[in-house]
Amino acid sequence: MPDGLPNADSRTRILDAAEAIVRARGVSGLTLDAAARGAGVSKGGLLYHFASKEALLTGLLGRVAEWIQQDFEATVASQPAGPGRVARAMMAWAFALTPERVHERCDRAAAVFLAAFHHDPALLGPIRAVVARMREAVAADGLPPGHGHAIMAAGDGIFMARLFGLYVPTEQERQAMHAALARLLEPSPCAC
Amino acid sequence: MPDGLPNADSRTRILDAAEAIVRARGVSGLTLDAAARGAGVSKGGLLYHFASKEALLTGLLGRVAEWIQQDFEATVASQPAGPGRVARAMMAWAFALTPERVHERCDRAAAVFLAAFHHDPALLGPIRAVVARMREAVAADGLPPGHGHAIMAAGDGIFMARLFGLYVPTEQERQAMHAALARLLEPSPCAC
DNA sequence: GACACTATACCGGCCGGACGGTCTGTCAAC
DNA sequence: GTTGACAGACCGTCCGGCCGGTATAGTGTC
Repeated sequence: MPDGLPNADSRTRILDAAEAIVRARGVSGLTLDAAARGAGVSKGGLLYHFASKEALLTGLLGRVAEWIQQDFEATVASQPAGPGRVARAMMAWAFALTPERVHERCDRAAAVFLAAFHHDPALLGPIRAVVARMREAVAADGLPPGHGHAIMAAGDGIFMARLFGLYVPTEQERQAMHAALARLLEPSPCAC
Repeated sequence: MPDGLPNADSRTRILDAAEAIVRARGVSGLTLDAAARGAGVSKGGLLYHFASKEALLTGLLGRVAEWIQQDFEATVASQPAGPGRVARAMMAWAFALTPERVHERCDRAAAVFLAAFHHDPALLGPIRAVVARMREAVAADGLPPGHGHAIMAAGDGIFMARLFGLYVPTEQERQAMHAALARLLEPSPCAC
């Protein structure tokens, strides 16, 4: 998303610019002026498309929520059918082969997330809806109750660690975590 | 922590007031004036103790980090010794019997966390140090590699869900997640 | 014990800058 | 000539931080 092509429609360019700012300079760096400049538009122009900062953030978050939803559904579809499909998709999501892709997704969502939350926690509504759907999907997954949610929580934890830069697991650690969580996909241990 | 007794020392009272504000009105509600008023001190008085807003946030976060560290160590100490002790402590931390206690801890940490991060992500240093220590402890826990980290990540995920109000698991769901994660504490499934 | 001096802890007015949002103006296209 | 899509000057507010003051307690010292 190298700030939208000059001839892309302004609305998209503004959203792109705002997103880039939030990712680069953090929540507090997002001002209307900065977003307008980044989009090659005047402040008046920005306010023509987004009547307030809140509207801008709503737009930003809506886009991200939709994109997360689609990305998630695609990941689920890419998994072989059967019990644990959704849970496996979540693990694939969190432990995809290339960390870059994971990070790209993470960082994009994270920045917008924080910006919206800071302005007004209620703005996270669309995200909450997506999460609720994911939770429903993973609960009706054919796995013993709790297993899917535990896997999802672990994925969320990894996301949060990156969100706040708390730690960066090594590739070995990632694989080990992946293997550990994979145990939750297997049938219950037999009682030998 | 009902805003510090009037005769507590000012520094503590200011920190208490700031923390209360952040929890009640969110990150953006924390201004020097508000914190000063809440502590029954003038703005000048606040700035005497904390030379800048950043200093105030540093103080806030340092206190929380120390408290988390101690709380965590106490939880570990309360677990019977043996392999998986730290991991069990983390589960106890996330699934303690009374949700209220968990929430109290969560919310206090969360609010300060977000406030500091918003001002400057670098301020999370002390928290990162605590997390790093926790990760080391859980890695050297006698569990297969990855298992402890997976449990920790799940705990983090639950924390984040509450932090952003993404979802509130029912008590049943909590117990089911707990049971699922407990499987990671058992020895590997035998190959019958 | 009286006086000068200093340090500590705090007060509160003020300033400067930033930022969200308004408003009027412009200009091409239809 | 009317509308859509901007431009950009401008305003009011808010907030962080500075600064000049002040009351109290302590310290030396004659």
